[in-house]
Amino acid sequence: MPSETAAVAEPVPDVLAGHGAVVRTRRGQTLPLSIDGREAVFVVRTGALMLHVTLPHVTQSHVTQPQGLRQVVSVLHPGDVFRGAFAPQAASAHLTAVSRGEVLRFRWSAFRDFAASTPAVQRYYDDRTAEQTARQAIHTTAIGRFDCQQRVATFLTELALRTGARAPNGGLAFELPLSRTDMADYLGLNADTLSRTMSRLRASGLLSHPERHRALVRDFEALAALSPAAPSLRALCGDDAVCKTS
Amino acid sequence: MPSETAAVAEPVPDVLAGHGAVVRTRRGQTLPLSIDGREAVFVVRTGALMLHVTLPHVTQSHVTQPQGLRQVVSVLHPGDVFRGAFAPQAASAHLTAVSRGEVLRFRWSAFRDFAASTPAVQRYYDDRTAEQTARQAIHTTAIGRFDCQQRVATFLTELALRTGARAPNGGLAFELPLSRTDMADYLGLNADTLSRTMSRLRASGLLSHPERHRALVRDFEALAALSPAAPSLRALCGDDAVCKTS
DNA sequence: CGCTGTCTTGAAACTGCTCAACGCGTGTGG
DNA sequence: CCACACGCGTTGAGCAGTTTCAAGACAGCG
Repeated sequence: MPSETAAVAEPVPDVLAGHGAVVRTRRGQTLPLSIDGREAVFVVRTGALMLHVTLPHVTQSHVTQPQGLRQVVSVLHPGDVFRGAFAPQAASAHLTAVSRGEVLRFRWSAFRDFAASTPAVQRYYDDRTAEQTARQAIHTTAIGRFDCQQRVATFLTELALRTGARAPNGGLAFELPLSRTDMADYLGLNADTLSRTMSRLRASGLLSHPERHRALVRDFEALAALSPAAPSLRALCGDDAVCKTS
Repeated sequence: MPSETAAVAEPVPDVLAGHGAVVRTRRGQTLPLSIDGREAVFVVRTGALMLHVTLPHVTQSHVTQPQGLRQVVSVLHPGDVFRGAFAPQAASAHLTAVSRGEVLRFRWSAFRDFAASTPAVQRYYDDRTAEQTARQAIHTTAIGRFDCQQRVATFLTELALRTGARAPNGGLAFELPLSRTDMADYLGLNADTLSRTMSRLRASGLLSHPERHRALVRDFEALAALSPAAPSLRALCGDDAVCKTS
């Protein structure tokens, strides 16, 4: 934590690529959490995945809500690691691709043995899962304590930091892989409320949509200023090239 | 995930006890996340810890809210593992004991080497962190999608499953280690709202407080029925002796 | 060209939040 | 021994932000 020099997300080690099965994903594709009944592990190379769960409604025998409580628990970006056992049982957990990309897949038992014999792999797995846990802590805080605008700003900040690229005009451009519904389920918001908030951000000039599923942020600092979690997110990203504005 | 036979939480391996420093905790004590500047790892033996973060308020230069947005990210029970790197930076993260107990403490580098040479330790760490991640997923869903009563019911269900003991009258008794404020911060609720909800549960006869910091649940099934996450929580606990009501 | 699913927007209802007061147990000093 | 302050939990009344519900705009696609 304190003087960790490896805070910057290392790329997926080459050693891994040789051992795992390469899965090409397309939008909406579901990745089974086990292979032949054996637990699987995934390492994202490109694109993004999301883990979402759906719990049944039990409002004291009211038959009000139609299709359960859905929550997108986490969004996995390149470099992220996911083990099947991370998904809770009895919760309709699904790992779904939200964009085209490539994912490495292993059997957990094989991956574990591989890691045991290859310190670099073990270290990669440990550091990556730890970082993702820290990220999840921030996300938990966002869902539990932030208001609508702060949540959206936090999510956009995270996307910008992780997948953003400097645009010619000095802004920051990145993909918005999640649909409004998925984004809302990720942020613990209503899709309608989310849409309104996005519209407000767009109206205020902070955000624009050059095309569907893409976003352009003019002034990243102004966006980050809306999110109480921005400093923490920057720390996690190693505050690399993208955001060295100061 | 599918046919995992190791779902039941194994106790802390004896091998660990010999290698770590034993820290006796008292209520409110903060455990530094690093030792001499080196990252630490903790394994809870008895008692409970909580990880909480506090983010500054940034409501567009309003000086309205006094003391930041506080969130209790997770509560650690006996057997749980915590690595310093799990805490996000720049978020005033603290690991605090919420009850008297015993915690094993290691330097992460030493623990890692130890695990590398002792498969049982590696396996314990991997399985425990994976289970905690799955738990966190449920908690995220609770915060993001459940209403007030469902959140409280979910928390009580989890406590009952993890630390509950059969009471003579057939009920389930357990400790409530968190203060109202901490509990509210854990559930993403207002302390006032939480108090009201608890009062309602007490009034409905589901819950009673034999003494401060303790709770007694008459009908566990009725409580579980209030939480959409109950089946998932039971699966995580291995649905052991405590809850074999069926 | 019309269909369908996604996104947007409005107005009303509601849940949970804010704020302030009160009760209670505990520690402390007169 | 009592008065007082303090922390913590409880409760009420009013308010604000979100959700709900319903309608409309838009784009993708057969």
